[in-house]
Amino acid sequence: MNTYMEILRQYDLKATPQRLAILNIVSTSGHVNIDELYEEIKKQFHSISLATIYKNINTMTENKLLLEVKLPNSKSVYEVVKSRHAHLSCEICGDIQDMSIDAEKIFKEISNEYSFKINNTDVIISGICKSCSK
Amino acid sequence: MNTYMEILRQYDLKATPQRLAILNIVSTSGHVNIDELYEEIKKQFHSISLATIYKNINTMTENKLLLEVKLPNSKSVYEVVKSRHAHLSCEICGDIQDMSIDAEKIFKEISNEYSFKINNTDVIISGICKSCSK
DNA sequence: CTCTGTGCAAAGCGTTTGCAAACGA
DNA sequence: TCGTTTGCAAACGCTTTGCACAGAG
Repeated sequence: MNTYMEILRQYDLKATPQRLAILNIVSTSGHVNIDELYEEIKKQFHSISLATIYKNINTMTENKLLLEVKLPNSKSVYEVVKSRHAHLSCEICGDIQDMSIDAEKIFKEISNEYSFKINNTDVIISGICKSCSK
Repeated sequence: MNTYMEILRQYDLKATPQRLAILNIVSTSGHVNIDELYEEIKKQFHSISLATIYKNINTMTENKLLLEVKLPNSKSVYEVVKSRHAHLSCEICGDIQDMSIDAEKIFKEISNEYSFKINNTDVIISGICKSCSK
């Protein structure tokens, strides 16, 4: 398990306190949008600029260290890149849950049937989560 | 098969020429983004305003007559609402292809395993399409 | 020491809003 | 005729850019 410091350096990105904080917040919260991230990081860096957030989110996304998840009917959220998975998005509480995806079989079929070489999948399942349906 | 004129009226929306043109363009092109739609519709309505496009796209989307598809790494496209399907998005030519989705079994499993009531699914599969891989 | 990153302010761009005139039903 | 829609211009909000200074390596 590498530290974010080491990971950043592997990507030739300087390990600034701001970047480390962003990575920590994103990874502990799981999924976070720009505003939430800004509010959270301001607790540590009182004078951080939104521009800094944007610049870093962009460079880290381009380097595939972070992933943008475009949600229907709400703002994009970001997560640290991990193995392929789908998202369960609750329309009531807004919570987003990762879901292991076991669709390799289906994707293989698609590759064959449509002669389509799959590089990536975005799967968002919207509905009502366990606690909200009580 | 209802005409768009009739469909609009069913939703209590006036069947203006602009709206009919939008529906025709969206349905014949399959998937279209705002700019493409604007360029296309200007051929018929030289003085149409972008604001009109936005207002109509929004009201028709809210009425579930149109659907917004948020694509990774590019602008949203719109389509006329039809039965559930997934999208194959080519990273080279940008073409978007509909794909019948046979994942009801999987979705049932999700409902059970995660106690999640599914209302909607967004599935975008990115990669390289048949003609671009030649 | 050098080059990258930060913070600020301004610019940019896509989208929305307000309003008067035009139009559909 | 009445309420909705259009087109225009202005406003808005989110994101990006330019630049001087600070900081990482």
